Amino acid sequence: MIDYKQYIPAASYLRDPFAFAQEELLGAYLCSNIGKRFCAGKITELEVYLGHCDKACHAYPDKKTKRTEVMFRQGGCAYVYFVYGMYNQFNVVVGKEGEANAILIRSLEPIAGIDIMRERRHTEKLNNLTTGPGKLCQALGITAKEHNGLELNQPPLWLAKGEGKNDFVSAPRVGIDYAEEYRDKPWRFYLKDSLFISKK
DNA sequence: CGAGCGATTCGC
DNA sequence: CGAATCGCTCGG
Repeated sequence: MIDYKQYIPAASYLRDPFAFAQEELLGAYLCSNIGKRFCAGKITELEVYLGHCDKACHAYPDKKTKRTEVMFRQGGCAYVYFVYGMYNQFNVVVGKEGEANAILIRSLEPIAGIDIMRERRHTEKLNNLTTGPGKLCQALGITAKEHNGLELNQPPLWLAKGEGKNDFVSAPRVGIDYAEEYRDKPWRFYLKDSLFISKK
């Protein structure tokens, strides 16, 4: 049985973003209890963004605006934003206060509350519920308006520890053609052999 | 089943 | 005015 109350400890969010993403966040559980309905998914795919140097990051070059403000907080809270007029994207803020780093969660394997996910997504197919950053927010009920800036160590939105380290693959990030020399950095990581990946 | 395209709102 | 996307349509 998975213990969804085994929160990822606060100190983990202050580790090197790549080590944290690869060793702890891949395979961890993203959980929501929104509208009195519990859902959880195993994190299978994510991307690292660094505010000080990375042209693909909203906060580059360490630019604090109303939108990017939560990325500058101490690691352990959610950065949720709205794109394309219709979709929300969920990120985990990492690093010390003042560092604007975020990890975009791109894909999950549905674990709990699967019928709720089906209802929210208006589809039956298991592999179309949470395989994409916009899809997983819809499936878990996450919105920028309600959940941006929340601490991830309590309901309604939290992260629970996975079972340990996993084999993963590195790849270029998706949808950031404008990011010049940072466009091709292999900062997307996904679980090797997982069927729940947004793009192979 | 893969490529192409339109949808639609907010931040800058 | 363009975006860290998605789902539908169309052609092969």
